[in-house]
Amino acid sequence: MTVPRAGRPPRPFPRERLAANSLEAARAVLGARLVREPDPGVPPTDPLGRIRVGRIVEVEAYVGLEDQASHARIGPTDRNRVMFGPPGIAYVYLVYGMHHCLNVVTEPAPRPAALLVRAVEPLEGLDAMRAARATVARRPATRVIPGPRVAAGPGLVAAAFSIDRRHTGTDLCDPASPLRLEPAPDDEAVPDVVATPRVGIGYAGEPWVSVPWRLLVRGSLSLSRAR
DNA sequence: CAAGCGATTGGCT
DNA sequence: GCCAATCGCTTGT
Repeated sequence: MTVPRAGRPPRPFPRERLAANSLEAARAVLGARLVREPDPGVPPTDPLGRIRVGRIVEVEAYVGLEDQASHARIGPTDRNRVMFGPPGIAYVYLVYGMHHCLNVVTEPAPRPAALLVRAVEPLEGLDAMRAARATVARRPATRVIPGPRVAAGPGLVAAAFSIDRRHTGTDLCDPASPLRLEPAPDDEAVPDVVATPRVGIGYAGEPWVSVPWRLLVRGSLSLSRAR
């Protein structure tokens, strides 16, 4: 039996906010919490036995069959199929043979759309995030990772939260899921959002390379590195 | 079955 | 700023 965190029992993230237009969904997800429960059997003495919680500060929207930057542009395949399904489901893929990327499916099925979670600000379980990054690092860490930078990029989010393709299909709106979203506390200020073009999609051509579908929280210290 | 390539990262020049 | 690392997915033979 899992003991709820003191003062903060799980609250479900409302699926209807994700069923909306993906750019509205992106604004709803910015500021929300990404929560990762420990894997079963990991002792509480292990850093990875602690819950990990972060605040989402950067996302990108990939919207519709017509979006030439989206994995869905070629139609449904074994890899991208969940993008065509209901909102609130995780889509995790491997890029460059080594980095996993977490997406939140948006818009009603069968319209394919998702938000790539590009950066998260650590709130709880920073030691677990550092330990998780160390387990997937190619080389031994040469420096201590500054707290705010532990999940400051899409591949780093997946590494810090121990996310891989097996999480594809996880319902992120279910408070019982080991990987899930939770709303920001009601008394937290709505973030100041900045919109820019998406990163790393030069192959897509216009207008897709230029549409301002990368949304970020202004001033966060945990944003992905400029490219 | 073979080959080209990517919604990235970090170390080195 | 440049570039290697590394492998699953997609497409073409």
